[in-house]
Amino acid sequence: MPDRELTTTSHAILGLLAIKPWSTYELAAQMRRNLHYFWPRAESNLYAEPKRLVEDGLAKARSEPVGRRRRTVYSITAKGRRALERWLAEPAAESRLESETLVKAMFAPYGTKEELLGHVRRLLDELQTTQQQLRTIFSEYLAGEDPFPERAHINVVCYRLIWDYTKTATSWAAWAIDQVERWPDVTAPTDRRELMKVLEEALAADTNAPCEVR
Amino acid sequence: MPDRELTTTSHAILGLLAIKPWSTYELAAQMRRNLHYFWPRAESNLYAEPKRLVEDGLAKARSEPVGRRRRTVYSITAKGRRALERWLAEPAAESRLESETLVKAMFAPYGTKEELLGHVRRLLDELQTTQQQLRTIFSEYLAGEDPFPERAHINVVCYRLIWDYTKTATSWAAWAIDQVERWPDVTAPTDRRELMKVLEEALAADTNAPCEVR
DNA sequence: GGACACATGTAACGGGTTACATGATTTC
DNA sequence: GAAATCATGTAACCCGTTACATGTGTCC
Repeated sequence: MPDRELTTTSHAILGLLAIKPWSTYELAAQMRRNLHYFWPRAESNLYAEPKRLVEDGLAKARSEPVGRRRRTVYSITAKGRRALERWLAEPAAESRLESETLVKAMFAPYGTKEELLGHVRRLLDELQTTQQQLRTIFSEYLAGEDPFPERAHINVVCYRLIWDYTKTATSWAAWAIDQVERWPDVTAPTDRRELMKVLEEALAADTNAPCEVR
Repeated sequence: MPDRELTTTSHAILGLLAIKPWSTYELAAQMRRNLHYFWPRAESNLYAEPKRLVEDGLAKARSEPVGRRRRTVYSITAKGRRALERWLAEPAAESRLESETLVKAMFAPYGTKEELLGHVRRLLDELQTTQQQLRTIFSEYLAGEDPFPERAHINVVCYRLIWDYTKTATSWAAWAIDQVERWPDVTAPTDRRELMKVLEEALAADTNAPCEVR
């Protein structure tokens, strides 16, 4: 048991195992369903991580035959539950947003206007796909078909941030496309006064009141 | 010149070098000012990356003495500019949100209600700090003191997404705290009907109209 | 019986992280 | 002249990535 420092991903999986035992594939599917929206990781990672948990005595693996292959079902140990509880008591790392689209936007003057529009349009697409997935999940909840109703309160709170973020980003993308389309080209500064109005409006609307959703 | 695959971070730095030459420290400061909001990286990284760019012939380094130490000033090469332009033409990777706070929230039933509230409150703090930083930067723009006025149109568009996101997340955090405070404890499902109303409202407000800012 | 999605991994590399170190400059 | 902060890095580890490989049910 090397007892190395566990990562957030380790604890995320530990948390899922605390709910019930899962096979790796089920774990992957479950992460796609919710964790992926705020803790995105490549699926191959999910095959490595539980092994480390077993090494540390935080989970145990049971190997079941499926045809000529085997599959591994993991479950949490008492030590694992304690580790999870300790981790929950520690402060969380800062949240972060990573957007290569914005990085490319930042340097758009070295490319073309069409490229910039393409990047933002693709982001808009992505976001609409996410919205569609969320709508599907929400409908399940509304139909009372969610698999863990005793966790609904938590899940709804978490999903709401993702939903709000996605909507905000969608609105931004639509607005940004509209703006960029009006520029003669990417290097030209548009009317400075217009630009400043955007910042002024942001600052002006800067009460802590929630953004009104109609 | 090993000509390895460049990362987003490489290109981000290449982009900054396309604007003007910088010392590593200036690069770090500049990244803190904008890129950091949508491409957060540890600063130590910024000392390694330009060296790789030089190895690949995409940048060149000039070493200047400062007292008994030296500092390195980097500038872009013609090859570097071409690499940047090629990269701008490629589609961007998907954007991602990483929030350990939400991961901890997800497994809050294995901890205490106070812990959960603590996590969300800390997130709220973080977000308010970010808002304050952005307000400072916006004021600079409004006072006409931004260092690259020819880039204002790009910067304003990028900043707006960060601002909107920060505001949305702030509202969410305030709302979440309010919700959680009303729960008797983290394991208890509150009134299911109340929860479903949250989802219904989300779906109901789901036109593609932009979120109104008062 | 071929295609296709579902299911279950392994291998290898490298970017990013944290931790550490130390010189210059300003403040008091 | 001590402390704090600004400036400039180095070292080492390892998580996460991409790419690859192969088995299993099922649909037509």
